[in-house]
Amino acid sequence: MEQNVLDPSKLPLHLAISEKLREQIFGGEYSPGEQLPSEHQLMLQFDVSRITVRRAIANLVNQGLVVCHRGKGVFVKEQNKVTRSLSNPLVFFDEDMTRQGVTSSIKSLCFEVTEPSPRVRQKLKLSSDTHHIYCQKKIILTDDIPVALDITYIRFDLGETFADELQSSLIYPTLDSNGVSVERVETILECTHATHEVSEHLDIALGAPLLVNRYVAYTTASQPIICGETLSRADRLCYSVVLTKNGNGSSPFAPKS
Amino acid sequence: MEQNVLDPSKLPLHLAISEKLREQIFGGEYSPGEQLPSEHQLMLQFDVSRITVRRAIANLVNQGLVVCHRGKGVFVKEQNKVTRSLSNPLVFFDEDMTRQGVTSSIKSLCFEVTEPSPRVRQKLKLSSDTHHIYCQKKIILTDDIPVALDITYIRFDLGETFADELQSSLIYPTLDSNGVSVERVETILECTHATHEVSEHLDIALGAPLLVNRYVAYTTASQPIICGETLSRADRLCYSVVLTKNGNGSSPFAPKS
DNA sequence: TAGTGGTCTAGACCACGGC
DNA sequence: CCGTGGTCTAGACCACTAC
Repeated sequence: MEQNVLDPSKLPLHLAISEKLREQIFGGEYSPGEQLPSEHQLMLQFDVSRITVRRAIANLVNQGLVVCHRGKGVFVKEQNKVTRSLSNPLVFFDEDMTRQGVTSSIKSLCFEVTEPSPRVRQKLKLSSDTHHIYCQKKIILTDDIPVALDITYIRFDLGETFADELQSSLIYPTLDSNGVSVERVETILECTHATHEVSEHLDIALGAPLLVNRYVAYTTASQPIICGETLSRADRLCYSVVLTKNGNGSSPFAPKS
Repeated sequence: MEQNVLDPSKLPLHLAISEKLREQIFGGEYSPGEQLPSEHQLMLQFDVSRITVRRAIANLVNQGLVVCHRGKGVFVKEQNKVTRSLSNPLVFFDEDMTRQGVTSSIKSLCFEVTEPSPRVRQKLKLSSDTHHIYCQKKIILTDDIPVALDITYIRFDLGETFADELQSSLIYPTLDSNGVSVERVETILECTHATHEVSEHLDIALGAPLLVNRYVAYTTASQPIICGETLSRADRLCYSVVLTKNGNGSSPFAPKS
């Protein structure tokens, strides 16, 4: 009977409640880091069942506005995204981060030789008799919070040559300081959802949005040397690019004939 | 008592069920467009309550794997993303799309003069006595499905000069064909969630992921002329970029001193 | 021990789609 | 009309956190 108090329109109760809470969050009534009323309090406040309250909270979680901590409560999420420049790729990831006031580190998950999948084979232009490739999986952390899961495939000869270094540091800097010059990077940015497995690696909810960066890096000779993808927590990272007229090899701003 | 059939580990029932269904989807047991068993059938199949089944389906929805249609059923989502090149900005959006075999169209929501917000004022380097700016909101559709919501702010003098043309066509082409040359675009790509309002515009679920492209375009004189943001359905669009060494004005691959 | 959120149940009513 | 998913209820038990 209190529905009209929330919203006179035909919105479902759970939506009316989550929209109301959303307004309060944006209105500053609940600040980042602050705790929302408990489910029990919200039940009384809005005169609805617990399930409906939980549904409303789920709406807020889906919108990335709050996080739940079992045994503690629901808290307004702090928004502190870090920007990674695509124009300055991983070579200077560290500098990118320190400039933004956060510490960054790497947690290596594996570094091993595997059989390339057809997709990797195609991207790296591997001949059909190439059966070995290096694969490195790692977690990237900023301020000790996991932000990204990276899987990189490295041509066997390069991986073999610099194996020791590659295991303990970032790939681009290692190659760069060893005279392997990356001249071109093709990148596709898209957005997916965290699977259960990824959600555990990155400490996020199942289905939470991920920014995916799929890349192939080429040397001067247009020879692909590494490819891979970085799955980043969408709530912690964004990408920046600066494009200039006629500045790129792909002739930006120019119509393809 | 049937939990062990699903997963012997300690996964919650709803997760075990959604993971099981997920495997079946990826395994091809349910193809894109195909209908999943109804809630009632799943209740019997897994011997759980309807709420638990619904929770499992919600997990799949959150992972972008299925869509629900009231009165019809749950269907495996078709994956058909369209790629938009950042190197070939909106000028050639049409060509980008037709090359990928989809039709594109625009639905204009509004084109009006407003007072610039502090943020817009700063981005466009407007003096404090500038009180008018053009604002255009539009929906971008491919194959008659809404994919993006765009809000663009245009400097008053340009909006005034080309008002008629701007209302009926894309901004970049209009300016370009009138001799206003965009020399540089600064772009930030991030991911957010659909609010209730946006979710209705783009026909997606509340909280569904959005790719956000925030841009500022400059003329030769480093004068910002337009800025804005495009909110794209993450399930329908991705961005591509090609970066070349020393190819960009922002000196990519070069350490900042 | 008390309070929090996480899981799960059985059952009701409604709204939409298709027959 | 029936079957579908959408909303909502009351109530139970569990696991975690803090005191």
